[in-house]
Amino acid sequence: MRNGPVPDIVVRRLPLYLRTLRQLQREGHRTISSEELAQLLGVTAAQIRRDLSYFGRFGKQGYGYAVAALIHELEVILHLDRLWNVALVGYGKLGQAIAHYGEFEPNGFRITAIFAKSPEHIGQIVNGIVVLPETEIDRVVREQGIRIGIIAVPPDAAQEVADKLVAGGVRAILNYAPTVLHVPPGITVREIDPISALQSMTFYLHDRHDASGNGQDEQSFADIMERSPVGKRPAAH
Amino acid sequence: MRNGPVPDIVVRRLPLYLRTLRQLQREGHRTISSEELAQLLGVTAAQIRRDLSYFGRFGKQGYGYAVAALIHELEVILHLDRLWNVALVGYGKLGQAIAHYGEFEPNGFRITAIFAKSPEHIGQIVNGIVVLPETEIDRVVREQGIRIGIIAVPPDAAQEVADKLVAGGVRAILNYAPTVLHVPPGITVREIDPISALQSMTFYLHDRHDASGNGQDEQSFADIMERSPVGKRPAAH
DNA sequence: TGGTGTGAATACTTTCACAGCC
DNA sequence: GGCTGTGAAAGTATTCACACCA
Repeated sequence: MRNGPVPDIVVRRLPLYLRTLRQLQREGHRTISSEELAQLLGVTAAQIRRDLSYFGRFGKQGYGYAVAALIHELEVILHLDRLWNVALVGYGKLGQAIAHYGEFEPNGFRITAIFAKSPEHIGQIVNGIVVLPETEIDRVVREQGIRIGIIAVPPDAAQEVADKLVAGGVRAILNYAPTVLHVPPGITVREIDPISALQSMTFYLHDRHDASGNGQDEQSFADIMERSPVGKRPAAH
Repeated sequence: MRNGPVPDIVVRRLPLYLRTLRQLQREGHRTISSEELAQLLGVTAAQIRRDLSYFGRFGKQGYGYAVAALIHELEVILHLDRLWNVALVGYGKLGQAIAHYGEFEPNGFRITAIFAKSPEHIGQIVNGIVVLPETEIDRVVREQGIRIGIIAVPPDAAQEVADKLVAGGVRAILNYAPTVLHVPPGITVREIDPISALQSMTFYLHDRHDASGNGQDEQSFADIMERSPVGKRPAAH
């Protein structure tokens, strides 16, 4: 068991382990080896063992990990053994989609406050809560003790919103705005940025202005059949 | 200028540089130093210089980088000097939100094919295109020469969809489904996973079952400093 | 026997620091 | 003087490989 701070890159992998373990549990698995889990996740078994070793010794030699027990350990480590209230700021198209996204609630997160700037949105009732003006962020976040904020406003408003959330006590921000947020130390930010994701993938695509045609050639049958786990490092082109 | 393959982690940062440079250009900047750009991005100047050095020598000593020229270089590197057609699979709530997200088109991506499974969605006309059944993926993707796919289907259907996209010629997949996709070598996958992002941030939050109260900070300065290796964190302001 | 946990080795990434050029 | 591009150093992360244990 390692001491010292846990690398953030390890922390970011834990939810993926948890997700896969829950899936295994639903399928009736009682136990799993690091090798089997690694196959499912497309990573190495050593990485899984090393990652888990930062937090304890959860496995049994010659046996593997007890699925239910490991799920519970991960939930405790990630503080997912409770429901987290979340503030959503921005109620345009994107904010509305987030507000109605059904996966937050079953995964430990409940949006309990929504803020908008536009008068047409303020006062609307969504999932039983009233959309409030952004001027109320500080007060409401503080009163509800909210620690997590989601930003879904235009990029030029995002920093101001982040400042208000932090002022109200938020310490974790999920940022859908295409802007780099500057926050004080101790505040965690994660970006959701599909545009950047797409723009980084096109690096690996050949630049074909001829976008028509049958597209058959470039992918061999052998390539298709030889499926491998998702690599972080796509093959050179 | 480095030779050999460019690290994927470098490629993933280029869109952020591009985004910030475009912003600077809109604000009228003609030139920028690595130090100024680094401040805006919350990274080090050395990292920016190193990253760019994989592709060429774009700066001028004692001067910095010409904004317009560097934008153009990055667009060429990332193959963004063209419009990419994209196939969207899944037209539930999430797929609909993606289909109507206004940021793809101005950033080089146009959804030109949409596929759904449910009969209630098939045949709908969205942005002038007809929603087709998923059985048509291979044929349509091939005919249009589409190289990029977006997956927005339930997790248990995602792998099957990925296989069909790849069979049709897709080589880059933006995956919104909470599943690890297994794809052949040479295919790039990026995940959009807000749940995992949230679940990794709660690691850094104290576990307070008492979610009410005034939200005043109960975390010590020492705790904040100790827990601070939090991923990609822009500098304090 | 089968599979963990972990030192040691390797691989990768970032940062330092400065020669060299505008 | 100011700032890039880049060797070299430092810092991180991953993988190997095996002692050890159920």
